[in-house]
Amino acid sequence: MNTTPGQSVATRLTTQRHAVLQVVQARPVHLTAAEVYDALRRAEPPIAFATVYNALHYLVNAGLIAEVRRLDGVIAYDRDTSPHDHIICQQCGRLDDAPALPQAHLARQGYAALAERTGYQVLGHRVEYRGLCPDCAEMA
Amino acid sequence: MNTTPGQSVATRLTTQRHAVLQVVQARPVHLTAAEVYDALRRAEPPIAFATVYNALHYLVNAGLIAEVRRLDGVIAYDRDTSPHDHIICQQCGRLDDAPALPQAHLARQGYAALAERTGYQVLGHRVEYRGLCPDCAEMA
DNA sequence: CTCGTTGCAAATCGTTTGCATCGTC
DNA sequence: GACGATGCAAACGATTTGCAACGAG
Repeated sequence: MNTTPGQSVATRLTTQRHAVLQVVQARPVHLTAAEVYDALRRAEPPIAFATVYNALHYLVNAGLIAEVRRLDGVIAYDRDTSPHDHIICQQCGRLDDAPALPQAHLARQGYAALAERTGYQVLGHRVEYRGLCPDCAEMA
Repeated sequence: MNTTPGQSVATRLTTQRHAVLQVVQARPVHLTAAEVYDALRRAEPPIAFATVYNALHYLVNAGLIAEVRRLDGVIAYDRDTSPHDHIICQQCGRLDDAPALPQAHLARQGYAALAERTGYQVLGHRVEYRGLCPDCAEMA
């Protein structure tokens, strides 16, 4: 993450941003900005709320983490930046990564047809599975 | 939408709810709660903000309209309640229905495998295409 | 010295909630 | 009369923004 010469804007992977990155990467779960802040407020030095948001935006932009929106609308952050699907519990909102299925890959074959019918330039797609997580399925 | 006998809670398709439903159904675009409110505030009688939310929740619950979350996190309402995909412009946030593609249907074939690997009870899935709408693609 | 980053607080905006009033059964 | 629906305003919560102080190149 060095400064790119000849580029007008220089952004850096600062101490705080690195700390945020580490928190997101350290856990298999998808953390929200508030959770990242909670994890770092007691750190030394403590991090500011706005800096967490700043850092998260920076990291997303740098391609080091990815955003996922939970069912309740809150943004969570994913350490896995490779294209993959998610599965969400309709009951409790739990969000997990979904292992890549060969079938989902086929949606890509429809890009051309979709572009022709909608006029959009199709660049990607996401698959989001809905269901009941193990805990909620057991209660039902 | 008659009152179901023997049911503890009775909910009704009132005048206001019907008005909200008509607004959502009248337009091909996906309206937000604020846009529905704007369309009905000048109506006779004018509708209250909270009533719009109340009505939208009721209609979603009744299966008469569907929710879609835009990229900016705002909830929009879709008159098409049949399972279908969406395509979103990464530039301007425009959200359109995506005509059903035969390929996307195949994701359903992965439910069993996904359930086995995640422990989830898989009930459904959504495909969301990303790209550039005609207007934004032209500018790029 | 320059410019991006940090930290703090206040503002923003979509959505939810409390409560009194109203209408329908 | 009971209970859900409405209307109004205040509350809420996640995210954004303004601005002064700071720090690296």
